[in-house]
Amino acid sequence: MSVQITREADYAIRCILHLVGLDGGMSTVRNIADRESIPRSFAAKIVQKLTKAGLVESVRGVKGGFRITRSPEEISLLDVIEAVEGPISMNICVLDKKSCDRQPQCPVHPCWVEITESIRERLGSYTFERILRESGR
Amino acid sequence: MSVQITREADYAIRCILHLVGLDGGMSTVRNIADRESIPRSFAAKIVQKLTKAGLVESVRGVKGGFRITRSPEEISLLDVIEAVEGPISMNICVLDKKSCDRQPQCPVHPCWVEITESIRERLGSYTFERILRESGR
DNA sequence: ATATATAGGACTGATTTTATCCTATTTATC
DNA sequence: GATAAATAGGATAAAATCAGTCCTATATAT
Ligand code: SF4
Ligand code: SF4
Repeated sequence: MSVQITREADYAIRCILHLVGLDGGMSTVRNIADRESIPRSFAAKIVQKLTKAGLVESVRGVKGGFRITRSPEEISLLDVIEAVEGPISMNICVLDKKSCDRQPQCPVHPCWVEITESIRERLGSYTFERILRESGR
Repeated sequence: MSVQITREADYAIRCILHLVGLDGGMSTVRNIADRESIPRSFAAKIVQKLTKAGLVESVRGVKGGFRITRSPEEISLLDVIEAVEGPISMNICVLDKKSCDRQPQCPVHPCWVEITESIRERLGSYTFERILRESGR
C-alpha cells in the first residue's frame, strides 16, 4: 500500500474539485462532504487545512462556507496534496539527510532525490483546469 | 510521510546492493544485516521475500546463505520494491477500480493511472548497474 | 437572542509498519 | 550418526500512522 496518497489527500482533491466546479461560489462543509462522499467531520478538518494553505477561504457564521481563492489553472494536485500532507518525498533521506547516517556515501540517495523531483513536477503539471479539460467538462 | 517507500523496501535495496557487490558470491543474513545496518531478524524476513521473488537464491545448511541470481543491469529499484511491497500505485483506485464507486466518472482517476505508470517506469530505469555506475564504483 | 456556520484541539479505534521470537528443516563436517 | 550453522516460515507484539469523531469556542446573518 505504500507509495500511495492517503484518503485525506484524495478527499482534499475532491473538495477542491467541488469548489472549482462552483466557479467562485460558496459551499458549506456539510454540502461538500455530502456531495463528495466524505465523512463530515473529517471533511471539516480537511477544508481547514486547505484554508491555512491559502487554497480556499472561509466565511464564518450564518451564510458562511468556503470558496476557492485561485483559478483552476493555478491549482495543481501537488498544491492540494502538500496542503494536507506537507512536503512529499519518495524516501525519508530526501527531506532530511540526517535521518540516515549512510546518506553521505549512499549510491541510492541521489536516485530518490531525482525521482522525488520528477513526481513533484508531474503532480504540479496536473492543474484542475487540465483535469477538467481532459475529462471533458 | 505518505508517498514514501517503507523501511522494509529501503532495507531490501540495501540487501540487493550488498549481494550485487559480491559479484555472485554468497553471504549470510547475519552478514548482510550487520554490514547494511538492518535488524537481523527483519533482514531474514526480507531476503526470504527477495528469494520468493526470484531476485536472489538461498542455500540452506552450514555454508549456506544468499546470492544474487541476475546481473546488475537486470535488476531495478522497481523489481526490489515490488518484491517486498507488492505492486505499487499512487492511489488505491489504480490497482482496484472497484475500491471507489466514484471511479467511473472521476476526472482524477486517469491522472493516477498515468502518474503510477510514470513512476513505475522511472523506478524500472534505475538498474543496479546504473546506480553503481553513476555513483562511481 | 437565536440559529447556523467555521476554528481548533483532544481523543479514539483500526490498520500498518517495524520489528522479534520460536520451531522446523536442511546440510557440511567431525 | 551427532552436531553446529544456516535458512523457512509462522505467531506475536510494540509503535506509529491513518482515518475519523467529538466537543467547546467563536463569528455572523436574521
Ligand atoms: S540507505 Fe541511502 S537511500 Fe536509504 S535512507 Fe539511507 S541514504 Fe536514503
Ligand atoms: S475519487 Fe477518483 S481518484 Fe479518488 S479514489 Fe475514487 S476514483 Fe480514485
